[in-house]
Amino acid sequence: MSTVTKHLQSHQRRPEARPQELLKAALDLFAEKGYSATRLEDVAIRAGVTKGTLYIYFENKAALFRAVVEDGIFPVLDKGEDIVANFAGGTSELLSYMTQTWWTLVGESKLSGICKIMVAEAANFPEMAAYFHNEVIVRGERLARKIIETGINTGEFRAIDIEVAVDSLFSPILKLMLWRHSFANYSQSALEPRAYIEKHLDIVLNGLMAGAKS
Amino acid sequence: MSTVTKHLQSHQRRPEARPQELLKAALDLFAEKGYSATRLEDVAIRAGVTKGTLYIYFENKAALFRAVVEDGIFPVLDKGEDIVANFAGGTSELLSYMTQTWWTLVGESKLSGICKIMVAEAANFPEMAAYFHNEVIVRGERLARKIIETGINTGEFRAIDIEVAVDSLFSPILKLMLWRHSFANYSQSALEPRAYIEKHLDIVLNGLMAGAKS
Amino acid sequence: MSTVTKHLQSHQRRPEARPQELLKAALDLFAEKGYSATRLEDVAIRAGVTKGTLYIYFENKAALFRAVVEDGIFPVLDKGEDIVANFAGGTSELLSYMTQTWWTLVGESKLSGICKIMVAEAANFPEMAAYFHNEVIVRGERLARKIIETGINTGEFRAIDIEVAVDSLFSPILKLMLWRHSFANYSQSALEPRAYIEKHLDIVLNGLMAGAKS
Amino acid sequence: MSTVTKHLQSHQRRPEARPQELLKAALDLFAEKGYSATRLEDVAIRAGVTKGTLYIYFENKAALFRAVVEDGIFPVLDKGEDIVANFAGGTSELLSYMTQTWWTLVGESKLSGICKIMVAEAANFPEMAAYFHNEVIVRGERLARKIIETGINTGEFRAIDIEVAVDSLFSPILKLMLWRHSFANYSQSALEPRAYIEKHLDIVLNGLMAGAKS
DNA sequence: TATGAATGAGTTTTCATTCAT
DNA sequence: GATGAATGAAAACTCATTCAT
Repeated sequence: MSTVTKHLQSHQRRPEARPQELLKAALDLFAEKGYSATRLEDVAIRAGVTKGTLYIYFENKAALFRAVVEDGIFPVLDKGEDIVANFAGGTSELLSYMTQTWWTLVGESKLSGICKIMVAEAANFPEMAAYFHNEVIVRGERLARKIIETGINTGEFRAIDIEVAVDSLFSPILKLMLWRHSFANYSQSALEPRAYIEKHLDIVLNGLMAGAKS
Repeated sequence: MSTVTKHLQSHQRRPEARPQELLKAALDLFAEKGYSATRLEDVAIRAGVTKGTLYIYFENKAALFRAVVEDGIFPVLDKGEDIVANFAGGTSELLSYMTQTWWTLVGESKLSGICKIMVAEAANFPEMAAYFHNEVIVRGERLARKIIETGINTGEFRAIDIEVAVDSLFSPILKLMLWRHSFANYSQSALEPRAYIEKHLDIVLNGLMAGAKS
Repeated sequence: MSTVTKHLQSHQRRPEARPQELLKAALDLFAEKGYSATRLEDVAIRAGVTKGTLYIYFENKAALFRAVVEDGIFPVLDKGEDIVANFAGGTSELLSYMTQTWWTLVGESKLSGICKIMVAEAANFPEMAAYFHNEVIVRGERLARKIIETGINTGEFRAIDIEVAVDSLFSPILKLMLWRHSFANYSQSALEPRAYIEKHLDIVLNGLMAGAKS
Repeated sequence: MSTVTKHLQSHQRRPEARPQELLKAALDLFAEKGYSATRLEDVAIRAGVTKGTLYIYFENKAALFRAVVEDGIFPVLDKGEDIVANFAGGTSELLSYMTQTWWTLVGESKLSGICKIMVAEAANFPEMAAYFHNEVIVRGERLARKIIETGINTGEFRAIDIEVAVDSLFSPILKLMLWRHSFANYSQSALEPRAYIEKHLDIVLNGLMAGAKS
């Protein structure tokens, strides 16, 4: 960039958008490199500002990290609750809908990156890990449990262990999410995620069905 | 000091023992804190030596990291190959045996920590990620595929997508491993791992069985 | 906007008032925290403006500092000269009047803070230190010397060393001033300053008196 | 310094002396420039090491500052107590001895610098200020009070206010100490400190004497 | 005039790495 | 082989200063 262009761009005002740009840049880098390996200067550069600007909006690196996680979590939580509350239909359909929606809202979105961050940094940020666990994981599990319980009560499913069933259903999607931010470049699946999920459900739902030999 | 005098000294350690202590200490910390957040001084302290000693055995931090991963991987890989080669029995039994063995050899062992490290640091160590992916993940998947293919060929299983079936079966165990090093303190399961795996297999194997309504 | 329209606006401030508010805020903070530890942002906030505004009135931080010192010094110097010029009465009375007035004008006022600043920052601002020394300290000492000389000439005082006598007389008041801005919270005197000064003079003037055994 | 010499000097071991060298360098700079304006790099350079070395011995800048003050205070406090405990003689002689000793132990020593630091930085380091006040100032005053009380009890002195008398006696020496680190270059006295103190005592002790007209 | 967003040079702090002993 | 004192480059963080509005 020439000195001239640079001069014309400095001291520009774009107040409202700034924090979001910074959070986006930070999320990208935290998800890719992890917390420690992410340099604030790189975050700033990616957001098109300088280091100092970061400190206008966030007290320090940890605060930026916290903001990234919270900013990513809340919208998803809100949407998530909405969906489950307003659903009508059979249990299998609901689970299919749930998993696909999860992929859309979480897997494909910011939250997959945040999920990887949290797995990687849980031990370094215990309070955040606890928060994330309680507000995201537990809440998500609660939703899934409820659906499966309904399925059992209606006789659609056998009397399986609900905790396990939740993981049987959702762990592969979790894996998909983590892989996106780790081994994605080395392992390309023949399937795109939505088809993968559909086929996975076909397997597990069959296993859950009543009449299956226990 | 001559080699002779030195030999006469008491309290001598076998030099080969040292790297193992260092590797163990390094694995613990890498798995807990991640690569960047792990300070070599802490590794040294945990191993009961000083920072300088680390550099006698490992060229630098990255080399230590590599050594930790390789040191953890190879024995497990070797055992894994052994098991599959020498197995006799039905497909379901084999899968049950495989998963339980995986938990014993990998989940409960060092390798669960290494697995978390690799997910967290894949982007920072591309060659290692590629290496880990090809040598561990792909090799493991190959084993699993073979078993499932056999099940399909013998008519024990339906004709499901093998790639997906592998993940349906193994992802919850992956989750268990990652959780041990992240959210373990916040989420205690009602089940201990081996029972969890058994119940999970009960669900998924049922889903894989021939005669299940597709 | 034309000058006319601007004039019609309400809530208008006299621009000359602004620097005084800024100087006051700056003095408070400089006296409390010292030069380096005082952030211009804090000065601005205390004055109810923003950082940018400071630069409308002062070229930079050092200029603000200089302005603070000069703004505090000159009025006091002027008054000081006045008093001495127009005084009539005995030497002891004059000294009593001088010290009490000093306390009122300097000790209780802004200038006590400036005095602490100058002691603290003299080495960092050599020209200002020299300036302060010559314009304030030396000028003050000159006044004091003159009074004491008079006392000696009239036979009221013994022939003591004038330089020392000045310090014997004024140092405790200097201490009082510095303490106000340093250890005041930890050391409360049983006496309020004016009584303290009176008692101090009682001691030292007695020591200066002719007829005292040398 | 040539690359060669530099190379020969690096990684040299001088363990025990190091912290004291650092403290000395730090005291010099803190006393001269104040806390904030002192750059750790300059401290390191003056001590002949690099920045990093400072952090081997002191956790951070504030810890170094604290260490400087404590390191300077304790020896003086110890000696001070000693002297007063073991003194025999008339009150005036004792005061003369005390003040001269104070100058030797404190005024000419590190503690004069520390005294200036504390006056300048009291507001920024409240706990240290409180500590310094209680351990140094109060303890010193207590000694002085005792001597003066004795003088009053023996009839050597008039019944003056003891608190004030302490300051009448010691403030000029305090001034001398502060001036050494602030205006010393601009104000050279005709007297060297010891003579100055002697003459000052001549004035004030006379004022304290019994028989002085109150 | 006044604002406040942004800068960037400067400081503190960290820590992998070196090397004389 | 082992130590630990020291380094120095790199990262976090601060804040005086600028400037478009």
